[in-house]
Amino acid sequence: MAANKTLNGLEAQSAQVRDRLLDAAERLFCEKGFDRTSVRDLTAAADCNIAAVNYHFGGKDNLYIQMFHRQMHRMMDRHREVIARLTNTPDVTLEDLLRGIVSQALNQLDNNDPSSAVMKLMVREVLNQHVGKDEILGDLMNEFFTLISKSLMKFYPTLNRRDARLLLFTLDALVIHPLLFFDFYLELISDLDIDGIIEHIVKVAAAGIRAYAEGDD
Amino acid sequence: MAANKTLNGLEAQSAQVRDRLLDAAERLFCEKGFDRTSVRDLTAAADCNIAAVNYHFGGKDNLYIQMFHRQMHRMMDRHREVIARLTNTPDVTLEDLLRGIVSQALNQLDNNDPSSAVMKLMVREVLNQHVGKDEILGDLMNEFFTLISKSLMKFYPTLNRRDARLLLFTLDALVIHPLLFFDFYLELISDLDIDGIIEHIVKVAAAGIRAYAEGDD
DNA sequence: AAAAATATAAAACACTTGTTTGAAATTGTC
DNA sequence: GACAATTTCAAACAAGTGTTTTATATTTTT
Repeated sequence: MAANKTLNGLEAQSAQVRDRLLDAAERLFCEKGFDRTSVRDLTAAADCNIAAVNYHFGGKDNLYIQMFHRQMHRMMDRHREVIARLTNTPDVTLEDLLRGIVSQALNQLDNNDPSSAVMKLMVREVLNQHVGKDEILGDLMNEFFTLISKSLMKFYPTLNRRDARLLLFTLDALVIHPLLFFDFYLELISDLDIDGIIEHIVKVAAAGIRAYAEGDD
Repeated sequence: MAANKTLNGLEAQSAQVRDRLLDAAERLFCEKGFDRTSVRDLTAAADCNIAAVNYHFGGKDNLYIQMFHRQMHRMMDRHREVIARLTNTPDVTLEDLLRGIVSQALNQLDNNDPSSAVMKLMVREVLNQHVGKDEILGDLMNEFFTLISKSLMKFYPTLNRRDARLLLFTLDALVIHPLLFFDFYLELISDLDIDGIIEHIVKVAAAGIRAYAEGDD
């Protein structure tokens, strides 16, 4: 912790163990889930003593939560940047905006990429409810939603709040679904690549949004 | 298990215990997940001995799978009926077809309804991969997909296979999302009812489908 | 009614779990 | 270099797990 202070040897050593445990946590929890990953598995993978999880994190649960927090902040930083860039670009189309958001969420949709695996696990965990969703998502989810909501309102100011929120959920659905079920996609559409999915989502989402925006006024 | 033969007293008694265990499984597994539900919890809820799970089902895993199979067949029967009815109705619109499918999947979207809870658990389980997805879904999933695919092709015969399948995944995404995250919907849109979601999905899905069908020819 | 088959019961089994303990080792400070 | 603080370590702990066992009860068949 000791935010931004120069670490001495002991603190650096501790930080290394913590990072190794967080990395092991990402790998093992994603692979086998929380309950089927033992503290012994984790400490063996991180090459440290069994007691290290409790010493450094205060328990298995907390290591789990910390792992999500680290990932959540990584993801939000990327998304904030993308949206800020796009909303400040002149003459950007609805498709451009959607493509930016969607591709940012899906371009690491590679099973080898831990980032996408952790995102998938995060969804699983919200569903499993072993950990309270607020404990995982915090306020970042709301921030994310209002961020996109505002940039959407710029295009169609006549859109009412209710419809805008429904469309946000729809966009979320379109993005999360391939994130979760990419294997099924590949099974049915063997020559499918990620860009193909992204363009499809952009197309459908844009059509859906316009169905509201142009049907109302 | 003695298919359609008249059961004697012993067999009927066994069937009762099995049903009680399956009911308890639906309730407890949905509530706490597989790993956090013990055989002792199950047998206590079903009011039978601990050994009953192993005696009647051969283990906890198999009880879990049997529970899914029961639910899967219930669901497929309903869906087959709805689709058959709609495809045989003359002058049915695309919206009518979509509404039928979507509302059939979502109309029991009530947390008290065990049917919707089991469906939700089924998705969770496919993600968690404790049990192989084929073990849960079997061939019913493919049957379901081709069923809808064909009825969709009737409307837009120019639609190529690839696009049709992408649109099927999209429809799946739009339906599953509220099934999984209904609580989030209510949190953001407090006056939301199920029919409102259904109509929204129909609107977006229809727009997405037409974006393909009418853009191609 | 006797024998065979089936179902229930309580206890024991073998094993894994997360966490704690107390000592040993390492590192920082004076 | 001595004392204090921090980290690592192996062992032990207490609780919970799914399953098996063995005996008892119940029902069906002969």
